[in-house]
Amino acid sequence: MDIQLKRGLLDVCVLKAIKTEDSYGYKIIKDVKPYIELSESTLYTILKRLETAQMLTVHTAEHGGRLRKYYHITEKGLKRIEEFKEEWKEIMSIYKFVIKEDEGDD
Amino acid sequence: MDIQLKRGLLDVCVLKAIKTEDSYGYKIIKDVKPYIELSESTLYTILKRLETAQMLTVHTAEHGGRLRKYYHITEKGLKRIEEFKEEWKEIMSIYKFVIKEDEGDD
DNA sequence: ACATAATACATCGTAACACGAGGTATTATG
DNA sequence: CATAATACCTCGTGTTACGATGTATTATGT
Repeated sequence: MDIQLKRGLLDVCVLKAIKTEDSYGYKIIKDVKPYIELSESTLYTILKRLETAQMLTVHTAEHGGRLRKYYHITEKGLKRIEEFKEEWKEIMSIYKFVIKEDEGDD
Repeated sequence: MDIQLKRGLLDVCVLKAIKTEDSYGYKIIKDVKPYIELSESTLYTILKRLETAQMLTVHTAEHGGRLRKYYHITEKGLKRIEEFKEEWKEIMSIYKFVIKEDEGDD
């Protein structure tokens, strides 16, 4: 898929992936992969960005003798998803503009 | 609106603006403004990019004693719009993933 | 025991991109 | 003669996605 179209979608996809249950890097990639391609380097960039924006918090926990970094969504993160739903209305109106056929020709 | 979400939409918006009828910079901005905010510097960047990608051609014409650069969509440009329609299906599936409520909790 | 793959994390450099700030020139309005 | 509108263009900057690369552990196969 076009790289540009993915932008803006990636952040909310990651937030969605940790919304119901805390998750960690490797699992997030697996969860969103069926919907959107996402490399590790991109994910960690996004996670860092979302942490800075206080949309998620990080806590380290042991799992099978190995340390994992779990990501937990915050109120701000949940709010971002809600905002996205609002923005979607604008996106849809843009989409309709683009696909609109001008009457009578073509 | 979120800058990231706009990306990928801008190019097709500009293509749509010249699809039915050749247009020029100033008019394109006015035409797409109701749907998506677009500054002059951004538009000219996009027009140059689309020209390089052979999605449009440029021809200069006089209008009221002043020269205007008219942009004309090519086959490739039309094809890009069609591709966008296909990509939209993926975008929709991502959207559904993001807004999907997980059953029973929260 | 050793190689390979999978899991799990992280950083660096690069290219693409949107956009504000700034510039030029003409026509119209007051 | 000043201001606004029309019409074009360029440069620099910050954000971003991602390939390449590196480290370390656990599991699997032979």
